[in-house]
Amino acid sequence: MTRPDLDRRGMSARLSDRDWASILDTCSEVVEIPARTLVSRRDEPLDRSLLLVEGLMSRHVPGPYRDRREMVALEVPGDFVDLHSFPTGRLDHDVSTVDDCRLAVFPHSALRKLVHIQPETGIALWSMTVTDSAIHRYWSFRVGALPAMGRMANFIAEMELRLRLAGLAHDGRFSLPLTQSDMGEACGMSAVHINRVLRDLREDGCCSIQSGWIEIHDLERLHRIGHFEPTFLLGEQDYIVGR
Amino acid sequence: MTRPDLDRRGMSARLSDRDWASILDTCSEVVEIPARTLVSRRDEPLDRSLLLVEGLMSRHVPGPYRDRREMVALEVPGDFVDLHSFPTGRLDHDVSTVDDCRLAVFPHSALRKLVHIQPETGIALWSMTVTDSAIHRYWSFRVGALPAMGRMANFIAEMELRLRLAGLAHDGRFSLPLTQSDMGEACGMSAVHINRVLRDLREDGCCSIQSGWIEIHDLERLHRIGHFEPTFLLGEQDYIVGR
DNA sequence: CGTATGCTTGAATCACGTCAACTGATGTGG
DNA sequence: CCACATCAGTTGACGTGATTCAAGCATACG
Repeated sequence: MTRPDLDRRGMSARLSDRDWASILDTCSEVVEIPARTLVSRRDEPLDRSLLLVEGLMSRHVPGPYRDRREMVALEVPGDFVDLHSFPTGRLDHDVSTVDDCRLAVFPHSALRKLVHIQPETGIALWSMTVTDSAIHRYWSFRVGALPAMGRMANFIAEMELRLRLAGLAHDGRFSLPLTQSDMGEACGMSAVHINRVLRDLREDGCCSIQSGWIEIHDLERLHRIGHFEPTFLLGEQDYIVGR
Repeated sequence: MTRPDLDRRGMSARLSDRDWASILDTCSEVVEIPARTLVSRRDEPLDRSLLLVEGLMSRHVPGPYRDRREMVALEVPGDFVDLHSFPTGRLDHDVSTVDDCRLAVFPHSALRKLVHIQPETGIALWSMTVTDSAIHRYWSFRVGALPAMGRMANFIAEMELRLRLAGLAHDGRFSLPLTQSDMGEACGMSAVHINRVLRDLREDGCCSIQSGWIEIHDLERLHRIGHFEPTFLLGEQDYIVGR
């Protein structure tokens, strides 16, 4: 396959020109996957990793009861979805699409070759999985230390930041095709309570959601309620203020 | 410094002889740090990573209120404490000792040299940060999807497993010098409630804690209450059943 | 000794979850 | 084309699990 012509956005935008070009050379194909499809199952051996080009994906662990699962990550365009399966060849959780997705496929064998030839590019890839880890820590913090309203605000603030960095949020408006149950799984609370908190945030003049679109009216207040500090994701130098 | 003579236990036991030897060659010193000491502050540039040889360490993000912080990880001997700061040169959270610790220091410059010479060793190091990430996901799951008793049981089960793999738990007995407030920060609940749940677990004949020592009386039941599945940490093949 | 720190327990409160009913939108098959 | 099912959202009533406040103890320490 000739090198695909993919935008370098969001997380991948941190890669240097050289790293990005070399990585793209290892891409075997670009695939499209419909919404709500299970893409990888945990404990299955994996021999490729995916870069999300378009759409939204979730990572989750099956919960204690048949219906209850916990979302542990949400991926936006520019993210490597399961690059962490490269060093170990397996995954400890499931991966699904949320809406229709376009994905670039990178065989582990090709990545391994690349890492041997250009160890510096390997470190760049490594650092993407490290950022993924920082996001996990922030999810722990959110669910463990914040009350319902703060959790919701913090979650929305994170999505706004990441989608903005991926060029997909403008003036505090962005698409987020999650159901309230999805958000419940992500924030560790019931769908019903999500609904109420969303109403409170709307009545507070903070932000509003309708049919998968979020509009933020007061970003500063949203950050305050959610104790959101954008630097968890970025070096200070990258911190982009405001909208 | 000549290569220090350190045990390869727990997480580091997964490294091959060759990787382990090469990594040890990059060790600049071994230091001792007293209990309850802040070792690294978040957002500070870091030029070295640490391997925990002896003792217990915690990683936490300062919480919304002066007193409330959230613990995002707990490190046991054999763990690399902040290897994830190598690719990026910074940390998004604080690192502290819990009790007296012995730590091996690895300058990033030396690690970088090693990764260039032996990319395969780099991938081995990478995979240790990936396992760290898997633990984060499990913490998210615990706090987000389990009720108080399940959280506590799950947490204790994880500690038992990791300490056992590090050779520090025998017959379900091990030292865990955490206060109930510490456990509260780790499990996202109040210290008072930790106390009550601990009593319930004891009365259930599950496990008991006194003065920093945990004794598990019924591991299977503990796993059931905590919905604990040891495979989150390990490949199937490594799964060590029972005590 | 006295003071600090961690553990323990009770009582009051409240933030959430659960259950249930109703709505509107979308889709499907007879 | 309509009857019916399904699924997301919304809201109310109710119960409960967890927090908070408070007090009492034990132990370690200067």
